[in-house]
Parts: sequence; structure tokens; C-alpha cells
Amino acid sequence: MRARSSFLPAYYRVAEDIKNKIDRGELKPGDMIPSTAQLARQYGVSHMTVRHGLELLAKDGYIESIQGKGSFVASPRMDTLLLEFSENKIFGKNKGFRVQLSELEIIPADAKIAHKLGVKEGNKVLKIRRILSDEKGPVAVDSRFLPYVKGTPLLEKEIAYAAFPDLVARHTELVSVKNVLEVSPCILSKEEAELLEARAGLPALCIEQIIYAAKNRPIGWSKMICRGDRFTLKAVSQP
Amino acid sequence: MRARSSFLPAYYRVAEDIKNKIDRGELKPGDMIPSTAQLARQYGVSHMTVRHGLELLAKDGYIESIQGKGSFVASPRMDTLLLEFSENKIFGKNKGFRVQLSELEIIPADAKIAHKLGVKEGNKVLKIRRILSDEKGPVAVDSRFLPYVKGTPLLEKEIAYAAFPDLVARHTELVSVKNVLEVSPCILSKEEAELLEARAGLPALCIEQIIYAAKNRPIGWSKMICRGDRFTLKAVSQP
DNA sequence: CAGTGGTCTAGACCACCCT
DNA sequence: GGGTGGTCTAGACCACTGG
Repeated sequence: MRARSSFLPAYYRVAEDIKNKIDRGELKPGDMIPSTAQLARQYGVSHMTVRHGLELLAKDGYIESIQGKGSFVASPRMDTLLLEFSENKIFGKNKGFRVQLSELEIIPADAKIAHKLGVKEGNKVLKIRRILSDEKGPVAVDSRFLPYVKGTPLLEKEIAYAAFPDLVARHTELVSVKNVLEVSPCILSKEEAELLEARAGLPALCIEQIIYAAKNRPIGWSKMICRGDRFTLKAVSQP
Repeated sequence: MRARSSFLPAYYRVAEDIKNKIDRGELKPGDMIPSTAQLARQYGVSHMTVRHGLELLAKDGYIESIQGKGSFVASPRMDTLLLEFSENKIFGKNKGFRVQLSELEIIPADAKIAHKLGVKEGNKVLKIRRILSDEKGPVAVDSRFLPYVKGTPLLEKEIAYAAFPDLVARHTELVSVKNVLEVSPCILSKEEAELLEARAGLPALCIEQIIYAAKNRPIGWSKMICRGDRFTLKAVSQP
């Protein structure tokens, strides 16, 4: 019965067709799209196949289906944005990206670290400090804190170049489950300015990450100071 | 044949079951989950129903299915984060949130505005400046620029309280399609400090938004300066 | 009531991977 | 070839909406 007219799945073809109508403005937000039965006839496919296509569109935020009423073109949500935060994506785009391991030691947790990691004050904590640079010089300093677990050797290359969540996952035996990021502005302290070869007082972004395992247990804390003149954060609304 | 044992759909039950196994650690990232045929037998449902459930899990990032090989528990992606950026969500949580319209005028576009909005220098542009406060005082200043379209009246309440994408959509007749946000650090200028009742030099976040219509045409530019001591941006890894 | 989306089946076939 | 995911059907039934 069906034509198998293209190499693409039928449900995909249906979805793409409707998506194009929306993108071209033939269908506007709020408009009702034809019923699944109509679409099934129109495309010569079964009810299920149409629904598969519509679910795809709903997943991508193009339409919204309401039982008993119909399916409607959705207005794109622009208040939930996608933020890609991984060093390789952010800094790696520039040639000459490199990481320098400037500190690696086991220290007793002070009050702040203990609070962030949910451990007792004085507990052993692994501290890693890195300097991230591109061809134009240092861009960011990064301090990472992990609860110390003896007998989990880490290669220096891993420590320097692994993304934080990956490092945490490899160090602890736990599966990381959540990453919470917090961005605030600051100005470079004298020490930071020295490390970043900039003047003290330069505006900078402070990006904190806390990695959680199951049951909201924090297993890693990272604080990154990024030169404001060389770095901005970007986020884009979902497709 | 099937038991209809619960009020929830069968595919949902399958998905939830597997999700729980993952959350409890019975299935670890990289593990293969039983084949669709096995699951179908196990749950007494059809192949299609199982697949529906697995697609749900895949959508939420719990598993990854590979044709010819199997379905595998995915390790949560923690480098793509979700950022909720809407004034009501960010500031509205605090009681006493209010907006003061401090400026509303039609001006000719200078070089910067023209560039951001993709219009010719000198073209008429609607400029809106607002001050956002909570019960403790001013938190942010917001400057919004829209290409001026005559004959599109806006209510003052709308101008003050509408989220930027909504305002843009209402003002132009176009459907907004994309929102690109850029975050950088800055320090308060004398003028900004005055408006925000803070000292000049205080670290602040500069949050720019550009709203696009179809074909990447910018139709709105917003620049928000947020006091760093009263405001931080948060983002969380999906889901 | 008729029309809508949502669920489900039993079986078919395809595409792909591995051995 | 045997196992895996992926697509599709034709028809059934359910849940919900609105006149």
C-alpha cells in the first residue's frame, strides 16, 4: 500500500513536512494541525505512523498535542536555554589551547570546602589547580576539590585535561548524576591576576560547578575564574 | 492477554522500571539492557510497546539504542546544561519584585545598535530602559532595543513586565525563533551604580539577549546589567 | 454524540552487527 | 544465520473534549 517513496522513514517524512510548514510560516503558533486520521489518509500511512511523527515534533517543541482537542503549533520557548559548558568546546575551538597543572595536593577541608562537599571539616580533600591558556596567554584558573579516596591513582594527563565531571567519575567510584553550575561576576585578586598575567581588578567570571552523585550527594566542587576580556558564556534557546 | 495492572500506560511502566534500575545502580552506564524481544516477553507486552518505552528513556538521556547491537545505559551528559532565564522565574521568586520603567523613547540607531539589530545606522529604534528591583532594592538595569514599527501600540504594563521575547513577538508581527544569550562580567559604571543604588566598581553580570526571527534576522537586542552581589546565574545538567 | 489524541497488538519486514 | 534495533500496518479500544 505505502509507496516507500523515499529512503527516509515515513514518520520522519511526515514530521519534516509539518516542521517545514511551521518554519515557512504556513502554520503559526496556536494553529491546529490536521487530525491524525486526516494526516494518515493524506500521507497514506497508518495512524500509528503519524503519531510517531507527531511525537517527534512534540519532543522538539514544535507542536503540543492535547487529548480530545487536537495538536497545535507551539510557540518556541525562549526562556529555557541550552548552555554548553565543556572546556574542550569552549577553549578547544582556539588553536593553542593548553592546560598547565599548577598545584596538586591533599589538604584538610576548611569550612567552605567542607560545606560544599558535604564532608566534615578537616577531612582529606584532593585539591587541583590548573591554568587554562590559549595562544594569546592564560584565560582561566580552575580550582577543583574532590573528597580524597586513597588507592585511586590518577594519571597526570587525566587530571589536567579531563572535563570535571569525567574526572570526578573516574576518581570516585560513583556515577555522577547532576551538575549544577553557578555564574557570578568578580574582579581579579592580586594572586589571580598574577596567574592570569592580567591586572588586578579586571572583571572576571566566577563559574562554580558542583557534581552530585545519587541522592544529591556532592562529590566534586570546581571554581573557575575566567578573564572577562577573553571569555564570555553563550547560551541558545532550544532548537 | 495483558493485565492492565495499573492505571499507567504499559510503555510508561516499562520505562519507569528500567529507569529505577538505573537510578538504584542495578544498571550502570555501559551495561546492555535486555533486548526488546526479551522485555516484551518479560512484561507481557508487544514489541512496539517496549520500543515506545525505550524511546522515552532515550529521549531523557537514560539509554542509547544502537541498531544491530542493543540498548545501553548512557552516562548522563553533564556538559550540556539547562539555563532558565526569565525574569519572573529569576526575580519573581522573591516577594516584592517590581519593575520601574525609567526610559521609553524612539532614537536613531547608533553604530552598535545598528550592528546588533542588523538595521541601517540612523534608523528609528525603540529604546526601553527598566530597573528591576526586589524588596531589598534595585538588582538590575535593562536596556532593550527594537526596530521601530509605527502603528504597533504597546501598553505600558506590557512594556514593563513582559519577558523580552514576548515583548518582541508582540511588537513586531514576526514569530520569534531563537534567543541567543551572552554573559560577561563587568563593573558598574558611575551611571549604572547610581541607578542601582550601589557603589561604582561593583562587579556585575552583563547579560545580552538577541532575539531572532526566521532566517537569522535579529529583531530585538537586550542588555541587562545585574548587581553581582544580589544575583547569580544558575544552570543544571539535563534532565 | 462524533471527533480528537493515546495506547496496544500480533505479526511482518528491513537494516544492521557479529561470528 | 541469528540476534539486535527500527519501521509499519490494520484494526481495536480507551480517554477526553465539545456541541
